[in-house]
Amino acid sequence: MPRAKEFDESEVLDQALEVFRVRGFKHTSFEDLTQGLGVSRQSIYDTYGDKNALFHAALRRYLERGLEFVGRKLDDRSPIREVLAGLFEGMNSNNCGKSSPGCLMVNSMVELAPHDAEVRALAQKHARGVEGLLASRIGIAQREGEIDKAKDPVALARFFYHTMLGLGVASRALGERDSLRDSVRMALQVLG
Amino acid sequence: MPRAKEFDESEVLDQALEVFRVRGFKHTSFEDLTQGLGVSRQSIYDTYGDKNALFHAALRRYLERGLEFVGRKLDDRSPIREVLAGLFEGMNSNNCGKSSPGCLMVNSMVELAPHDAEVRALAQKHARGVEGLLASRIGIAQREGEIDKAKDPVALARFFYHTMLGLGVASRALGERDSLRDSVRMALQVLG
DNA sequence: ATTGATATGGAATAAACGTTCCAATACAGG
DNA sequence: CCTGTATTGGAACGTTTATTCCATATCAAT
Repeated sequence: MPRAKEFDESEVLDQALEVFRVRGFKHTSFEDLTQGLGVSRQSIYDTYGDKNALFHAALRRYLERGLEFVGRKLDDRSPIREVLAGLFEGMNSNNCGKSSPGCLMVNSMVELAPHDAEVRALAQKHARGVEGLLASRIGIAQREGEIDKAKDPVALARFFYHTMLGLGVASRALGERDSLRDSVRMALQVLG
Repeated sequence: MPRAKEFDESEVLDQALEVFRVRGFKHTSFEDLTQGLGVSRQSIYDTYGDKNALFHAALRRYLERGLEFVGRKLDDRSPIREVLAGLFEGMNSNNCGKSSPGCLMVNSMVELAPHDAEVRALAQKHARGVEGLLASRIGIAQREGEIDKAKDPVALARFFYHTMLGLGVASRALGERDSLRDSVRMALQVLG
């Protein structure tokens, strides 16, 4: 029988995700990884493949987690404005941690999408996924009379998604928590 | 007397700006520059300094141009909704050129702001500048009765700025012109 | 204890990178 | 024609990078 793995493969992937989120892909060297993960070079190669594969795995995980998070938040049947405010607030909290790393998906869309087809595909998936969840939750709110039925739920969802992208950029580069909150309040006014 | 410069220093800086916008800073090699600018390595060093200096010069220029562009668009005293729609439309056109490079400021905010103090400073300047122009134009529209005076022009301006950031990301990674237009239409509804 | 997988650290490799140095050429004025 | 600057191409340098190779040590089960 083989020796048991000494590090938690999933846990270390999370750490890698965090390193990439803070430093970006190109700006992260393998030494940054070995140091940040507390795992040797060779073990990283054996377990995840090369730097690209590790990054893609991290981004895929981030994507899944993100969609779960959005889905969970939107399952709440409180008033739609409160639900969306909670969703945005949760995202801002996540993006504005110590060193405000922003959103890995947003960062990757900007840094890598033009050069990396897989990242581009994941970005599409992210956009379609989040927009879809938002649109269907908005549809529910419309049926329950919370939002004017004349509004286009798909267009609303896209607008909110684009707003999220902007908040991701702002949290990484400007990092003013309060103004993000203000913007969320404003964005929610499009619900009428 | 010296030999006259054979390339237009300002024109070449614009070309460098474009290369950086499409490829990003780290992803742009010096060979990319010499090829993209049609100027030799040595001439680039003699004229602009090293890669960092060239990039910073390009970003500063982009910042100035951007503020001029916004100022010019906002000088128009047509109805505020038309003016803002025109501003956003102009930005989207610029961001969605062939190969949809997005916005150099947004790209730099994401890629470099955490690691480069000068980029961070320019980002702050950009945010303050655009937000300021928007807020003052919104104030005018309020005084002319186009917008409810109870609304906070500064918060509105920040919201529109954050929306612009989001459109920059979307244009670079998703590049669907139509949905960007939809989002702009939605965003303008916060004016009431 | 042997086996077989796990993990590590260090050396080695090969490529890419930013940068500098150098020799050669082009050219506008005195 | 000179002189001084502009410009170029290529070589060279030193660094960093991702990746692979290897020898070694660890450990769980048979």
